[in-house]
Amino acid sequence: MNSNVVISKRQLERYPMYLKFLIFIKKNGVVNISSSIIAREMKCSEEQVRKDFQAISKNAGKCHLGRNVDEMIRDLKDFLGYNKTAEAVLIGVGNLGKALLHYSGFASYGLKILAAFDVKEDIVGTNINGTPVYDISDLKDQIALLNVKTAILVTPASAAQETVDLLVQSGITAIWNFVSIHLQVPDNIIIENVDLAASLAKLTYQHNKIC
Amino acid sequence: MNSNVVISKRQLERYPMYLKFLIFIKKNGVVNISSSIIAREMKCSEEQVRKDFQAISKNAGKCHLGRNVDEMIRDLKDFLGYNKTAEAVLIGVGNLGKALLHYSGFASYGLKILAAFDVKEDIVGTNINGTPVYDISDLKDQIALLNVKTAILVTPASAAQETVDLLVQSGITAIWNFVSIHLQVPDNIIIENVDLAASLAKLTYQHNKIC
DNA sequence: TAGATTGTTAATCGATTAACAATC
DNA sequence: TAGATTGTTAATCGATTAACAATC
Repeated sequence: MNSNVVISKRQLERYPMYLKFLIFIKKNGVVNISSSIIAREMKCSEEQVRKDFQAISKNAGKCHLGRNVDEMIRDLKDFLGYNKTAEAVLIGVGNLGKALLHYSGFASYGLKILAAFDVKEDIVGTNINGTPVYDISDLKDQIALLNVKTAILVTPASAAQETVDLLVQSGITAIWNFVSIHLQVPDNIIIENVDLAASLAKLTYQHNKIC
Repeated sequence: MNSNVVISKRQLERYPMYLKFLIFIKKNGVVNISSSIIAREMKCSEEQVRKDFQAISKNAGKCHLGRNVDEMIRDLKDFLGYNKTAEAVLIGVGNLGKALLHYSGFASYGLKILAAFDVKEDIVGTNINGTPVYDISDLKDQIALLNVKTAILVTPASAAQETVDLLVQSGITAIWNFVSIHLQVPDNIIIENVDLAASLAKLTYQHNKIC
């Protein structure tokens, strides 16, 4: 892995796609694979595939052979941090919050949700899929206690901004935001928005072009 | 709106962000706004803001004034199709599927889920937030009956590929995919992946850079 | 060997930003 | 008017693709 190479956001979006494809192809018994085949299957250029893997791979590809699928999977998982645990808290145990707490994929991404928070009395004190649910008033103390820096924001829109403010005060530095409103966040806080509206817009726009 | 302008995917991703920001700023009583202020708040360039709105706006901006917030919101909603209903079916009424059926945001995006499908006997025949749940064996007939072209895929990973095949056979031409595996789809089918792994990778990569 | 495949360097393409005239 | 803001045209930047030598 060449750690002084800069990885662009577009590249970052591609790595999980490569990983999915390689897991798929490995199931089919493929041991080595060339960039040209990956490119054809994933509808991109082979030069891009080669450059993307050069940036994160421990070994060079082999002429005539391509790369080893297992090594590629290992390098992708290492780069994406799936082999070390990232800890987070989750705020807002509504329908989506519950679904995320039950989502088994996070474990394979190395993401562990240590605690969840809500205001609803009937849910505080329960345990969802191994994660305890605390009252929002315990947020600051728990974040300090758990020494966690990442929060998953899944509150109702009406509570999102005040929750962000509270998270920032509590020492959270990275927010994975599932709430679909404009949020004001200090410059030193990383926020990544899961924007379903944007995803749907891309689907609809392309669909309307062909219909 | 200049309909022969090509809108790039990156632009499409920005429009919902503008909309959220404008809804936020409208709540604060702002009537007109300049591209420079939008750019500062949204951390992009003012030229980009102007070009993005030129591409979708019915009226030109006004010197000295900027643009009218209400008009921008209207034009964004028109462009994004929020004022006309897009119909879809949803496949897989697990935790995430249920959360999506309860998600109130879709209504504001003009998305209406007409029917849901699953294999689990205890859930087939029920009604979730107004949407009836049918057995997967009724999928083809219902899609024909409802004349729907878009499907939301939220099945377990193990059932995703066979479900895609079934959807394609049933005449679905657009798939909004929430399942995190590599799927094989004919070239004439539009598929848009909601890739939580990619989103999380972006958050983590940026966070690790500053920590 | 021949040919498939790599990695690197150069060229191209597309998107973003800069510059600036037009305008109210 | 002066100055703020627009829209357009040109320049820049970054990412992607093409070309090609190296290699097993």
